[in-house]
Amino acid sequence: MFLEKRIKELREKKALLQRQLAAELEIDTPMYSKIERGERRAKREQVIKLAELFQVTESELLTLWLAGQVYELIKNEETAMKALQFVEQNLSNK
Amino acid sequence: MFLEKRIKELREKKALLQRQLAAELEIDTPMYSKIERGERRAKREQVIKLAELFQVTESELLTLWLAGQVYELIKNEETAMKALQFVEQNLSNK
DNA sequence: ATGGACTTGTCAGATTTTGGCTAATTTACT
DNA sequence: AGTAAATTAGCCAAAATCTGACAAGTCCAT
Repeated sequence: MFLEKRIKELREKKALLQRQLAAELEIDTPMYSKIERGERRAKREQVIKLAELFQVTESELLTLWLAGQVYELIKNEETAMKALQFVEQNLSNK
Repeated sequence: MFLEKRIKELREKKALLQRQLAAELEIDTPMYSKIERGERRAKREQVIKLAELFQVTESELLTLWLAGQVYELIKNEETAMKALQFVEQNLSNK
């Protein structure tokens, strides 16, 4: 979704193979492929490792990773926007 | 969290017992108690039923219900706020 | 048609969620 | 204080979901 798009972009820009990244993450290539296509969710640890490998900030990738999960959760809900705003509101007063 | 607080408030305002609401939702009382304390998550269907029983809008309770889930997901993340804003952004252009 | 990169499908084991029961605790009343 | 109702705590097993891994598939370039 969000992370997927970004890591594919980064991988291509750096001309790396899925096989290579898979090795770094200590998973097999099919698994990496699935992560890149959003068929499987990356683990937090893996996202951090990817940020390191791609030399971008953890924050950037973790944001996209989290955003994807949030999106997944709310995407079919009428009240999605309201709920987001509610949480945001609630988060700032904390 | 959010829903829990609201349904407890509503239940007390209407002077209903957990036992009675549990019966309406066709679950046992301990289960209702857990939902009210956020120890168990209500199902979407149950939230809708509760809105009906309390005579408030579905939208209100579903928003709180969803917000609770989102909050649960992001609460320990540094990038929580950024992720929320990202999703929100992304949702409005859709 | 061969080889490398990537994708698809499947599967069992592990983990999490769920529903419901019993028992403990708290509350309200007399 | 006694007790009955209301609420909560703790367990457990069945169901559902997630995970990692493998085998086989497609696609493309040589």
